[in-house]
Amino acid sequence: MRTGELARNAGVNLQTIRFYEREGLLPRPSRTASGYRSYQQSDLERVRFIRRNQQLGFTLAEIKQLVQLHGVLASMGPKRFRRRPDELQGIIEIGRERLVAIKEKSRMLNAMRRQLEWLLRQLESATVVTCPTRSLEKRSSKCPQKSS
Amino acid sequence: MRTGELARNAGVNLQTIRFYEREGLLPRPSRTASGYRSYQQSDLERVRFIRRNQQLGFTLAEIKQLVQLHGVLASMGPKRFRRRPDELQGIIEIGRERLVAIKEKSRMLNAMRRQLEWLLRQLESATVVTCPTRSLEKRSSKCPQKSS
DNA sequence: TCTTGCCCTGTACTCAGGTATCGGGTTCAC
DNA sequence: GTGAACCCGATACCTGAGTACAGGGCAAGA
Repeated sequence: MRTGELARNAGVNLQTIRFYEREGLLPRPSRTASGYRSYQQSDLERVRFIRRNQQLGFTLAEIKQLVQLHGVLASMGPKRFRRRPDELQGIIEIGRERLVAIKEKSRMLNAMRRQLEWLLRQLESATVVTCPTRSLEKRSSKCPQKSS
Repeated sequence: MRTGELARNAGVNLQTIRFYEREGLLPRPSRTASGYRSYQQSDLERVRFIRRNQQLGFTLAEIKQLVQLHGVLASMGPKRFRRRPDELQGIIEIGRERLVAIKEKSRMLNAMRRQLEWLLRQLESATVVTCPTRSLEKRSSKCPQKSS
């Protein structure tokens, strides 16, 4: 897959792909003889991963760490590449902190959802109450239009 | 409460408060005789609301709509301020869309949490496997330090 | 072979969301 | 009645995250 195709598949701008590469969020891909970037399926997944994380309010710097976290496991692979245990501990620590952040976001999101649901119920019932036609069935949230 | 105090309580920069006012995210507050802004508790809550939403990846434009959504209900208050039902319908529509967005974020967040938890389990067990000391109890995720 | 549509690097620009600074007025504890 | 700590509006600046453009190279069908 070349840059344009990757960008299209991931729903981002072509420049964004190159930007992510410069920023170290995407690995430098292999190149064709003429210098064109050549991407794998895993790169597409990574771009999508990045975007999902952004939508949840993580910065690119945080996402980069997360991506590295995933990379560590891959690099240990079946060969059990040996790392200094304290280095690994640091990496694990980052992961744990990120997990805490995720749980916190989850909590906030749930609170917001409940609040918004309550608000919508209020507004929907208000629509019924203030509806210009006198009397409507109780559970109808739809108000007949005045004209047209 | 004056600007500086509000900013401190909300954990944001003083300029940010003024910026939010300019952007219509905070209402223009009442002023003291000498022109100082005077804020209520509800303003503090609103600033916190804004920040929480930002941390979840909503833009200020989106948050502004949400804030207006809340404002509508308050403006109808106990007096049942009459609004054109189609206007209200539009507002409700925005709320519903936001709710869908929240649910989607929730879904993504849960998926990410599961993935990260799995990853951490892998790394923790890897720590044990590659630990320099030969034999450790199976479920220990703590690796004795080399020195110091 | 030429034209159309890709791709390359490098540099410059944009936009959201703040932050800082300037020159001045206010408050209040001492 | 003065100095420290605060506030005002206006304006300029900064950072993160892209996005566009210029000037040129490759690929492939007509």
